[in-house]
Amino acid sequence: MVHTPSLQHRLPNEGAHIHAPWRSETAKQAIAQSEALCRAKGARLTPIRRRVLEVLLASPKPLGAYDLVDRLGSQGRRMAPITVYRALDFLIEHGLAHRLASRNAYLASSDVSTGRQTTAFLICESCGEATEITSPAVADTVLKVLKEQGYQPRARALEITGRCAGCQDIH
Amino acid sequence: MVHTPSLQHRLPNEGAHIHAPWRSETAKQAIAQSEALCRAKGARLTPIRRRVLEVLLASPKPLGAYDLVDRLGSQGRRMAPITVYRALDFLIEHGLAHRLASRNAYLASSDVSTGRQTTAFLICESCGEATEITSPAVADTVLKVLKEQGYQPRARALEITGRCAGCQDIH
DNA sequence: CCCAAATATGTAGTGATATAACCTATACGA
DNA sequence: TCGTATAGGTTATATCACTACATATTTGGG
Ligand SMILES: [Zn+2]
Ligand SMILES: [Zn+2]
Ligand SMILES: [Zn+2]
Ligand SMILES: [Zn+2]
Repeated sequence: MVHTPSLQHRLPNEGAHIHAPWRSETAKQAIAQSEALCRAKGARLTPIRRRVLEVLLASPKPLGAYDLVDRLGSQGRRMAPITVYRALDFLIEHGLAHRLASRNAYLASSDVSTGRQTTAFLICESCGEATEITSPAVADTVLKVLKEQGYQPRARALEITGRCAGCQDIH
Repeated sequence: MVHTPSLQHRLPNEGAHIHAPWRSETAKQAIAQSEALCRAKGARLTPIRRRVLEVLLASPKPLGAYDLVDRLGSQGRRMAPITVYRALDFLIEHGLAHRLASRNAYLASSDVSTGRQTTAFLICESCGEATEITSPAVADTVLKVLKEQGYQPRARALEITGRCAGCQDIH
């Protein structure tokens, strides 16, 4: 059992190395879209919720709830975990963010407009980067399998693990 | 936020209702297979590990680590969580059990012989029952998507959520 | 505008899940 | 049998998520 990967969550940014650059314009656009969507639905994107979303959007990797707590404190004031969880609850409910169960981590939706359809996440088990994709092939296959087994499908996120291009050979 | 499903783990057997019966012969067979497989690999299926596997096999639903702790105590003696986690670690590493990240729960492999290939679990979000399937269609699709995105595939378990046949309409 | 209801946040404590660190016991091979 | 590797015991702790209740803010009706 020399190299058994641990069962539990690994913080996404311990010894982090990033392969993809990050653009802030994308984040601004996403915020604007999110605001529009919330207005349309009568949902309240309050300052706290908005800030949580901004921090998620500003991160190239999924963040743990307590990572968010750390990043959201202002002038020595630490935000209570429950506050972050409540904001995440809201964001997830409205399709603005997702939870990665396999990592106990959260990330912003890459495309708000798709709403709560079946999406998939490719998660690099080396660097923790997550790519959200909406693949009809995956959705169809999953739907077929569910139907075959008599399961009624519920729109959910699929987590697929692999090793991203940047992490190949190198590690 | 009236009916937001909680983010955290729900014990798999709280208010449990079971739709499928359970047969103990299958469990005995699985134990025999597991023993054979461990002998062949030089892995040691010790009494503790074997008991954990037996308890998993005896459960129609995935069990939390602390459920296992509760079920494994004998004559007032409570097994330490770490002991259970170590046993689970072993079982998972050798393909005898799986972890369902979306539920923080563990279950025995339905077919030991398939080893650590890409399998999928259909998880009922109502009753918690999990069905392990090995669908070439799913495996192929996942592989293709990974390749498209430059990901190197790593054999892992896919967790697909839905509502099982028994739970339809009823709830 | 004022008030009542609904919604959102603050605060404190706790529950639930998983592991670290260190030590002892047992199994295995030479 | 002896040395090493592996497994398990014990204690404490890290990590993740939520309950319960009080307070503040928003919102819509009168
Ligand atoms: Zn990577
Ligand atoms: Zn890398
Ligand atoms: Zn069900
Ligand atoms: Zn049911």
